[in-house]
Amino acid sequence: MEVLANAAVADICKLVDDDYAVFRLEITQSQKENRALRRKLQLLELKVARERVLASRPSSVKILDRHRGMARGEGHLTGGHRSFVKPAGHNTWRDDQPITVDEGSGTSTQHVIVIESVDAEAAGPGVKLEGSEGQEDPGQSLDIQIGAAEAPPVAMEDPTTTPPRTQRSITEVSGTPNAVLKSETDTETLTVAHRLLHTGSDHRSDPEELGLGRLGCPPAPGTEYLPVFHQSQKTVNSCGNTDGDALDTSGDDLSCFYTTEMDPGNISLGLETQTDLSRGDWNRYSSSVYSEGCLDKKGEVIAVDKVTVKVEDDAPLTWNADETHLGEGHSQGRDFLDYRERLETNPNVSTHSPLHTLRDRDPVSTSMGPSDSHGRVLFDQVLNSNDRARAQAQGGGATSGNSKEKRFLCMFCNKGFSCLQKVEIHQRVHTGVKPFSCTQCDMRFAEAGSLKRHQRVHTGEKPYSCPQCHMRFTQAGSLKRHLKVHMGERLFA
DNA sequence: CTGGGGACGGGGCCC
DNA sequence: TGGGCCCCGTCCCCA
Repeated sequence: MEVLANAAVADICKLVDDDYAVFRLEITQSQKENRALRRKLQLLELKVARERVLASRPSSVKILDRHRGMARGEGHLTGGHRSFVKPAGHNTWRDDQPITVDEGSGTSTQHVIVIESVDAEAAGPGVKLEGSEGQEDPGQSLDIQIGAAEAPPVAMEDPTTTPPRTQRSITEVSGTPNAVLKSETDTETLTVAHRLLHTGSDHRSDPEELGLGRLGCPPAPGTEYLPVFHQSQKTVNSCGNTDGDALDTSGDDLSCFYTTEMDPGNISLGLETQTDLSRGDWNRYSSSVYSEGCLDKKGEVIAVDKVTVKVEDDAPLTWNADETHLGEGHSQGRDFLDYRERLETNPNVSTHSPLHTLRDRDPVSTSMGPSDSHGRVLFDQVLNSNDRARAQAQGGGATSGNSKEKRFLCMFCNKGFSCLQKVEIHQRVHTGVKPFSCTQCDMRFAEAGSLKRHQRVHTGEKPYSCPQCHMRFTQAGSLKRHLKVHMGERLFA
């Protein structure tokens, strides 16, 4: 018995030693690759710096704004890289190697790959996607940091205590054989063999013991926090939407089931749908999934289910590059760019109009009904909205008096909002969080209203009908646009 | 020219 | 009374 046990132990030790040797070898290779990548990055920086010196037009820099990629959903992984290295519009992260995430492994150790920003510009708009050590066993996590730390502190909870560098983390949950990181330049690929990292409780996986040197540094101090996500824990109600003007036209169950599934590929902020409140860090970075749309117009709660969503404090932002609903807003990059442009050119920019105080909402204008009989009303409403829009456009501007102080700032773009929820919703632009999913298709939306509007696609409801022709529309804006056809207005001269 | 989604501001309601 | 939440309207953009 003892002999057998000894033999078994010996076998196990041999296996472990063999694996360890393989680990060391592959890690050494990874280190070499990292060094090569770093050198290339430095070369590219020099090259870009020269080009930027030569380039006299500021617009060229703007086009290559680093935020472009981020807003497209890729930036949280690549936003810190110089987007200007690549031609604008080249989708670097999404189109290349995805980060595979095994969403089914809820308790597994999260191995972290931290790619450090290498220049100040790469610091990005305060994005700090912090990796974390494995919650169960810090020793199981492996952080790989690449690049020199030149980035200035990013705007976070306390910039003064933030380490002067930006880190983007790609969390790979176990169960995934490989995490492949495609570099921004499309010339290098950093491959991390996950099987090397997933060593269970074997403390040899400790970066220090693995001889990773500085590549195996643990996360820098102050890396525990996530981008804003300071929402309070909420519940979401999945409800049968009885909103008559939207959904009653179909016999199908078109309930607006606002699922809380935060697609891990979309944004695996450690978000997980759960009902177990017993986990210790439950509330620390809990995210909110709103019950928007779960009330009918009278505010009656129709909701039934309750689920909760949380953001684990140790979970870094991770995107599955293949996810379509992340960054599927093609204009996000541009929008973000526009935001940045506005903010940079006029930090006090505001779209508030002083005339807003004069344009008290017409009660009728909020009652657009599905009936054809409302066509004339709708027509008038649309025309009135034209006037209002004009008034707004004329009165809008940076000098408009804000009745509400915009004291809630987006941590990504510093855009100000009047209330917390506004900024939370806005930040979904940057985070890609789309809590509202359609039960009829795979579409996801960041706002409840968008989902509600979208569901008309499935219901076939077209509440807005043209009074001058047979055309019907699902959106008021479409009718408004269409009416210009009858009025002889041409979009294009 | 339409369909449809992203984003955002305003207003009503509730606490 | 003020703030938060929610809904709606609107503009803009892209396919």
